[in-house]
Amino acid sequence: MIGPRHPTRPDPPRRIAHLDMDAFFASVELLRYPQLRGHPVVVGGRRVPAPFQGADGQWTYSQLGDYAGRGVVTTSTYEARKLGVFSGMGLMQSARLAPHAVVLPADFEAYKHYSRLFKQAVFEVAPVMEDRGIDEIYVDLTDLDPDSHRLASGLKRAVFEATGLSCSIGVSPNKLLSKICSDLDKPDGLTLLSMEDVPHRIWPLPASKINGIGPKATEKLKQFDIHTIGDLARTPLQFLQSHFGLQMGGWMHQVAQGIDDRPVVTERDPKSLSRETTFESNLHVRHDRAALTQIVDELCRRVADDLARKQLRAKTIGIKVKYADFSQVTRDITLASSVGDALGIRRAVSDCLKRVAFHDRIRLLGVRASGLIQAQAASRIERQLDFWSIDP
DNA sequence: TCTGGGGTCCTAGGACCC
DNA sequence: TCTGGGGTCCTAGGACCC
Repeated sequence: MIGPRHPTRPDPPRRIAHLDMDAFFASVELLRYPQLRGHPVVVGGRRVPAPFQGADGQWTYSQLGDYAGRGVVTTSTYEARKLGVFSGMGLMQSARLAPHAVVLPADFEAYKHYSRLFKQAVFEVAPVMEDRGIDEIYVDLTDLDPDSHRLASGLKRAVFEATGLSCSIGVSPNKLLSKICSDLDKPDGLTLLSMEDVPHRIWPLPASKINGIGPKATEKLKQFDIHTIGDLARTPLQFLQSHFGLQMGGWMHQVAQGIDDRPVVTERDPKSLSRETTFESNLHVRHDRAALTQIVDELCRRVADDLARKQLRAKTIGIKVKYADFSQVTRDITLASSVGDALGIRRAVSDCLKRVAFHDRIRLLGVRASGLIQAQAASRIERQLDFWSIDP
């Protein structure tokens, strides 16, 4: 929406919803294994065996306490969270906290399926929708039913009917506040918030609740005795800008007042696409040469497949290397003409690899494609260059 | 045997062109 | 010959998010 809709009257406040699926991956698994409802369950780990049903009809599940290997918790049920197990936590660490929790392998195809279902259900009611990943969206409700509570309840019902899953919704005048308030009443929450509510409902919350203030910024703010969003709101702009930079400081000052003008973006071109893998155990560049070569080839193939599926080509190819000590480097190269096939990607990757110093064992390798263009546009450009005999 | 995999955006320096 | 500035592209790293 550009400009006021009426030449003499200002726009009414927007009504933006943030919808977040509750413990999404774990909840999808519970649809499949309803007998696990009420038990602590975590999803994650690459080599977790799937549950199996014996001849007597009894199910056997992997227990977290039996897990050995690398990997993190992708999602945990609310029962597992009560035991201190949260997403991002190492599986070995969570096994100590909740040895009897059930651990299930992640099944991304199933999650993508349910993701499509819930987005479709919302889209049919509220089509101005922004994708924010597999389990959350923003929706602009401004032009719909003026009763926000009725509208949001309807969205929750539509999502449940389409998927059997619950979600939490926050509705406010902007994305920033809606994101914060969808989290205030989880799970199965519905929270409405106006600008007048900001001082008593938002300011008492920790600054880290703001989307964009992560661990580093939170730590730095604490050093200045800034803990809550209210503390941030009371901090002078100049102070924030002198310590966090013009851009970041200015942004912090704005969002602490609950101000956010970002529109709901319904379409976006992908910027990059990548595949990476963490090895079961760290590999040595010389001793494990054969294995590494195979892994690099495979990553290039997967990136090429992804590009082909999306009908894209890439001008820039890059690699990521993570060492045993978790430090990492990236190298990339921009090519004279775009690539899409595994061999072309592989050649660029070799160029990049030559520029990396392998002083330590490595734990991860990644291949990335960026500078993405439509495959059709790419071939058109290359035909033109060819016509003018320009060497790309 | 802590610490996955897929992304976006920002910053900063250097090359290069006008 | 010296002194500039601005703009864009490329590369590397880092913070952050889901």
